[in-house]
Amino acid sequence: MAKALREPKDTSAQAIARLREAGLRPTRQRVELAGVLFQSGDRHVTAESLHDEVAQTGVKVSLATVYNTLHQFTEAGLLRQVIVDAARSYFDTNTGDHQHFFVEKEGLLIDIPGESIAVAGVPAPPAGLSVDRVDVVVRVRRN
Amino acid sequence: MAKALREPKDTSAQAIARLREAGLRPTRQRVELAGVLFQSGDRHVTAESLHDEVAQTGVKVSLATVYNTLHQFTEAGLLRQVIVDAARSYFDTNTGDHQHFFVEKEGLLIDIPGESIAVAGVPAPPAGLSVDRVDVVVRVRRN
DNA sequence: ATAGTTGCAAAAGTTTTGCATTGTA
DNA sequence: TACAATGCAAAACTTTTGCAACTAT
Repeated sequence: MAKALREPKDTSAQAIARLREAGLRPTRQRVELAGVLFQSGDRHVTAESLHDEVAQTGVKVSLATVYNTLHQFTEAGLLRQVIVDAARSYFDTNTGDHQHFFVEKEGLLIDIPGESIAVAGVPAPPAGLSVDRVDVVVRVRRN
Repeated sequence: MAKALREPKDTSAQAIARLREAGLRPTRQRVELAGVLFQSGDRHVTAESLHDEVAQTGVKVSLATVYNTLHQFTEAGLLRQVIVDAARSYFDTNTGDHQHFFVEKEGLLIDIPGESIAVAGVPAPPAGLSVDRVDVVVRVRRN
């Protein structure tokens, strides 16, 4: 009775479908990581937090694989990488148009719905460059 | 004749004044770093690029001291830290209200004047938090 | 069978730290 | 002289890499 006898089939099935759509082989590790990442609502993880979280479910995935997978998911459009801290990257399961509050001291990232924020007046980039995306980070702190 | 016999006095004097105003002791290393940082127009450096640059002037400053100094300058309001790359921090000599283009592949940061960009609709932060500053990064790439 | 994945450990790179030494005021 | 600042080397971390072993198709 050490392991969960019945993992919710739906979750795995959804994860597998999601991976297939993204053109990624549904390996055990990817299915597990996708399950953890996408079964609950929008969330932000770091490589290490995700690694720890998966470890607690009893599944073993190496940290290197977590990094690889996070980058693969990002390239496939399943995740969005958010860089707000000099020391580590965050990966956001919400790939839609939105921005973030960042509580520096706590390393905490909070979503700001995309509709609420508007950035106006972005000048044309220098010749030869085109805009990829616009990131807004509202740095906040505890009162 | 290995060393410059007459460093521009003005630069040092200005740097010393700037440091005194910021409440920082004008040590040889700080004066040198401030001289390099502030004598030309606005610029962006990383700890390593600044360390290399200073080394080329013949002055020896340890990398650890460069890191310390960059953070001291930032706390004193002389620099602004810009985090756009997962691997390294940039320090901007322009502390005024402005934003950046970032060419990811080249690690290149380009200023966007503050007046041109406007961010509207930033919601009130969650209870207990107050806005420190708003960073906008326009990620661009070569065509 | 084969091409894609994973794990492990080691490497690489940036940033921080501890402590003896030095320098500023 | 006292206290702040520096240098050095080592430590701490995150992230990447190389290669043998494994696995999905």
